[in-house]
Amino acid sequence: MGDPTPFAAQPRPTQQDVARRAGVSRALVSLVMRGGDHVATATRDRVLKAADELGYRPNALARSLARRQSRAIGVLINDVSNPYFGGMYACLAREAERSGLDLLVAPGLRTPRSEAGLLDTLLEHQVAGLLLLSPTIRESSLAAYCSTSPTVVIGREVSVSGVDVVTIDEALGARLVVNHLAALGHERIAHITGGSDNRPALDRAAAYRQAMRDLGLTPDQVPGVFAPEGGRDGVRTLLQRGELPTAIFAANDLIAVGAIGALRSAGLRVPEDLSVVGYDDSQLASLDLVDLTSVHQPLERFGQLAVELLIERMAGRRQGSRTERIAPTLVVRSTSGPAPDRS
Amino acid sequence: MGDPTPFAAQPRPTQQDVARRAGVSRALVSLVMRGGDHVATATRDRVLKAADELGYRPNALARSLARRQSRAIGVLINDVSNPYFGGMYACLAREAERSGLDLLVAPGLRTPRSEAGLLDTLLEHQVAGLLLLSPTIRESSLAAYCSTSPTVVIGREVSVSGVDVVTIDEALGARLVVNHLAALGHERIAHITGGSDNRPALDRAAAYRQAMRDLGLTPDQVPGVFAPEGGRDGVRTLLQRGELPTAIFAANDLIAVGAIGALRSAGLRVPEDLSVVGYDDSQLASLDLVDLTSVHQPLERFGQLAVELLIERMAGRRQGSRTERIAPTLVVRSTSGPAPDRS
DNA sequence: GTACGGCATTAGCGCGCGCTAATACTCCGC
DNA sequence: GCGGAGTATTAGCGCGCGCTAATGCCGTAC
Repeated sequence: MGDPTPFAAQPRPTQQDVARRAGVSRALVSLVMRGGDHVATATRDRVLKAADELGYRPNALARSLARRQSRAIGVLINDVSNPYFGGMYACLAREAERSGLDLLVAPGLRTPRSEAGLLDTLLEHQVAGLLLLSPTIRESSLAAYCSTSPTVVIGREVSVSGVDVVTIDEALGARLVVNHLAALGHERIAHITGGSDNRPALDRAAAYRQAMRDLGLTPDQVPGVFAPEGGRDGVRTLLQRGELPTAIFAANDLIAVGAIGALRSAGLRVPEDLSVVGYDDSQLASLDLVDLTSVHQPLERFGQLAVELLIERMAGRRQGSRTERIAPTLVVRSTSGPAPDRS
Repeated sequence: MGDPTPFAAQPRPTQQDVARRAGVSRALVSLVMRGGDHVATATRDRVLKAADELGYRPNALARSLARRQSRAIGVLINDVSNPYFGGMYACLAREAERSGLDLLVAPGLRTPRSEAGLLDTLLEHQVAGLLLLSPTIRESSLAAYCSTSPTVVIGREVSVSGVDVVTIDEALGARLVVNHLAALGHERIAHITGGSDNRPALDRAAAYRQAMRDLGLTPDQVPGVFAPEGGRDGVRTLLQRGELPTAIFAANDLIAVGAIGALRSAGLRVPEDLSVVGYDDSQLASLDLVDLTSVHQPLERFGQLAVELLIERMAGRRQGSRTERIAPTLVVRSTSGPAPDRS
């Protein structure tokens, strides 16, 4: 953790250098760079030419310092190695680019400890706002950080004043799945969860239980984690229990795929013997080889809304908190079918 | 593209504020923050306490400006939505964290146009170094950027003086695949490429052809793209051609999975009728459901080496260029088997 | 009592840039 | 030839911080 090698700085040309070369004052160069008017065209061209010849590049640090504002927004990604966040991030990036914002990413590595440290880093870089993807940090700590900077939380329900939330409508998602399966005649629908240590998984499980009860069905929950192993182990648990459900609702696609693999190994056919439904509608689900029925989350919409809300808040156009729940849709593919007739 | 709303800056406490509260001069606060010695313990504690009470957070911008160096390094990701880069990035992040470096990510969106713009952004943020993941930018432009800043290119062979390269040993990778298949009795081994517009795909294809020729086999190349559709279309092409190969070497896992899907749809069994081998050994390949034979790239090693080289160069400890080719390994799973006997 | 050495603290410049208030330089009309 | 309106340009402060040279303070030795 000690100080790393003091890296020699490359001397880059400054406005002063450009000014000297163009034979004008530095402030004029600044004016030209900012695109200010009231500058003679000839002079402007001379300045731009000099800048180009010198390979001048404005110093974003100094600019932010002087303007006391930055066009960079910090993005905290809970788990970079999770493809889901990759897709999410891509959408954010697209939106940010359109709004002329720079993104500064703090790469989470599933170590909750470091999340606070990463936020510190981002804030030290004077980001104008924060975008948190499924943060696992405690609400109380969150509140402390968010008082400093406009914040939008994505994928997790929090109720911290001054923080906006964009998330999926979990209740609807679960209902879509359960109703779809029920309509196919399924009554014993098990849910393999994404763990008990993160909100999204807990929310999803709660939504599942509610949806089941609404249909007069008995919830049947098996603990898991957001990974193929979770699905595999979940199925093993179910198999050991003896009495199998006729359908499995997995907390995400990875779990679903893991579950299908385990079912096939056990000699069970999907969907003839058992239906499986995933969640996220990731790239994985749409592969011909997998062709998984899944809940689709409109990520583009996520990105749009999140950036929009953040900009609004950064502009100080709003005070309270807003929570946007985006409606997911169900994509029916080949892993869900009629309930087998084993009554 | 116009100027976005001028975001009101949050007034954050400065060293000056801390100094006032602690009843000392600002410079002393600076000294304490830097961890300098020759400060009375009592005074130091008073300063730290004041900083804590005020919620003071050092301004990384001002620090970088004053020290004329930054501990941030810029990472250019060619295509954020590609899971491969997500994994790669995770490894880089881990390494960077250990070295006390901040990562600033420019999210590429497959639009080659923007790559230069992204590099500009990074450089304007005064990054101390650049890490480029499979950049598609021209070598000449690359040279211009890299003269400004220490640079390490990952996943693409470039010969620009002053730029280090960390990449996979494509020749070895292709040989592993071809030899493996040949040892299983395959002679007609087709290669579905990753396109003709990017180096890695071209390199991989060239390595394939060489490996085939070395064994006295005839290369058989089908154009594709780095996506499941590439595999699907590649297989269709092969099917239309009439004479099928007995094995397919896909340029990456996504292609392989797409190919397998298409083969199954055509009523062909893998690996009984046709073997399929992928490349990358992504999470996808190791799924029970897929269980794809693939070429494993030790990403951790990539990350380590890249960061290591970059640090060396940033410290000015080296001048020339170095190219490190990392040896991949073959992970044999269930999609490759003995060649069918249809002579 | 004076000189001296070491420790603790401070004054102040500079990093690259934004921006305001002030100045110099036109071009008119009378 | 002179005032004035407008345009083009400049001097200079401040952003938050790192860092060096300078200063103040204290105890000790002679």
